[in-house]
Amino acid sequence: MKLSQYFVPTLKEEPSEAMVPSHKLMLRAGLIRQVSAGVFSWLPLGFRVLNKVINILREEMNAIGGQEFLLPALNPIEIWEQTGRVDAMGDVMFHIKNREGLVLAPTHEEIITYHARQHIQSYKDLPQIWYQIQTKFRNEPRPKSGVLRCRQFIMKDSYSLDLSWEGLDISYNKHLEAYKKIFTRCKLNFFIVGASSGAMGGSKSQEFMVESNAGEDVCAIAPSGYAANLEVATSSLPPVGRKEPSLQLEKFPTPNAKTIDDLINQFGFIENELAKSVVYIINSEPVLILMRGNDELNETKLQSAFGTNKFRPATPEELFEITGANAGSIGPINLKTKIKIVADNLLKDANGLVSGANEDGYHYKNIDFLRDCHIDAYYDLRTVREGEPCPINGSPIKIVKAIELGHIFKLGTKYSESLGANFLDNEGNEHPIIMGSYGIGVERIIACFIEQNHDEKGIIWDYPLTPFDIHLISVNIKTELIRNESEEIYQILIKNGYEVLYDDRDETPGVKFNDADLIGIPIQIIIGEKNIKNGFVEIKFRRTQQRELIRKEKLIEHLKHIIPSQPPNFQ
RNA sequence: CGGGGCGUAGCGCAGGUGGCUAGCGCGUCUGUUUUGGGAGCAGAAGGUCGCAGGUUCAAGUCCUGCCGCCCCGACCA
Repeated sequence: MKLSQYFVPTLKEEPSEAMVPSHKLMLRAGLIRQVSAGVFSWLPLGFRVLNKVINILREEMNAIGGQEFLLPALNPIEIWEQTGRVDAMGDVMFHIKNREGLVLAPTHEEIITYHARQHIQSYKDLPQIWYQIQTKFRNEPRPKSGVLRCRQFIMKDSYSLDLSWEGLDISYNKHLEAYKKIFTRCKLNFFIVGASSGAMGGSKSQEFMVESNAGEDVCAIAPSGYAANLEVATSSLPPVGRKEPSLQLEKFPTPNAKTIDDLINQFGFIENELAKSVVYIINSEPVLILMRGNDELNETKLQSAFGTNKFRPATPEELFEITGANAGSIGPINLKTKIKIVADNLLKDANGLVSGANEDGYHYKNIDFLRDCHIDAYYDLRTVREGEPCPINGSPIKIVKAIELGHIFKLGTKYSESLGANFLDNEGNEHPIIMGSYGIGVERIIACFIEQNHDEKGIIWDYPLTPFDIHLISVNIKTELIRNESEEIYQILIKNGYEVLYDDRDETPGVKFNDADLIGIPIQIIIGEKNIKNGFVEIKFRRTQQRELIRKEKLIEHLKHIIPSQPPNFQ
């Protein structure tokens, strides 16, 4: 491809709206342009990269027996009502305004299950792995960070249909391995974490993560190999436990203590002796939740403990009405109204605790959960913190920000049951199909790669994602010798099967070198007058900025050693 | 949805206490000289100042409403 005729609008200056490196560079290198918040066009150079990623996805999905579909983005709303996901998705789903009964699909479990219901009737039809690479629509409240969070984006989504839970395990593991191969082939540094299934339903789920400050997810990782999304992460911190003897319950004035830190500073308590109380309205019922000291309540854990996402913190007015005190003086004893009380596992059967007296300006000390109040249930509700011992071998946990690249779920029968997708077993009994669902954010692969591979000059591509194999640069196209030699080398490279971006523009060397470094193709071949007169061309490696001179006639042979050949396509 | 910032040429920005013909840098076009790290000179084109309404002799500038974009938070398979 000759750059003089190729639409690659590079930017010398940083676009003001972009904050994260990948977003800035994708705009500057002419890969994408924004059309609206969370909506992007892919320009020719970027689309080449996108297609390289898509090829890898296709090859690896085909390799595990996946069959490629293309499902519609426009969906009848009825099918979403049948699975109860119109409510579950809420505002995230786009609804068509001028045609009744249509929505834009944010994911495709419903459509897949619809087709399975139509045509999967016997155990002989199973298992199946169905996938597609297609555009999803989600009405994100706040798109951000370029293509990392968009209202319209491309997803590789696949769905497994099995006749048994063992079959689901096999399909799930096939995807696990395929995803590892995909991200490894894309040369990403990634890790896998245990994750929450959230509104998807289902049992097990894992996420593929790339550590990045641009990420919106937070993960706990440890040297032992422990890795979990903070939403579900646990540690092996010892519980508070009991002290003997259990001292007498005592109310004491705390007029200037509103927070846990106030109590520590003014009265010399240690953090672990304190029991913090928060009140949530869960399924319209108030619940008092006790946490150790300054531990943070994890709402995802709360969701799984209570099996609902219909909860919210109580308002200050509700708080006073329910407990008889304002925030800062609330506790499990002497509550004005009788409500359910739950506590974090670390406080199980503990004593010697300090908590609010449900009377402004007073606390109790020496609280014994077995003696002084009734705890209805204990759950793991706390958010793990940096440095805590990991559950595998106690090695210290590190908290990192990460970008979610992919997510794999064991769905089970939620969708097959609600849509009636059943099959007959070999004894003629009907069962719901057992499903899994597996997604990869296609654009995120590209953004993550750039997050991990750039410097102050621009992107540093690597094979196989690079938009071209070689960036050929003629230093002065107006010189006849250079023009002729460059054209000849361009043709030779193409004949040898290389994808070449040839900068044949009449620009100064500085412009060409800077654009080449910004675009970031791994190998630049530079044709300059002095070198070519002596029969040499110059090879420059983008990543290291190393240069070497090669005799022109040995160029192709040399390139065979430094450019990896592409693996044969799977069929 | 709450808080903050911004909207002026293709891009990055100034002007903002109302007052000459709305500017600067980059880019673009023409000519010319240049050619190994974002060239020099000379000339030129390019604007409903986000939209609508209002105040005024006069609005890019003041007022009201709306729209859009970015950031923080909330939210989020």
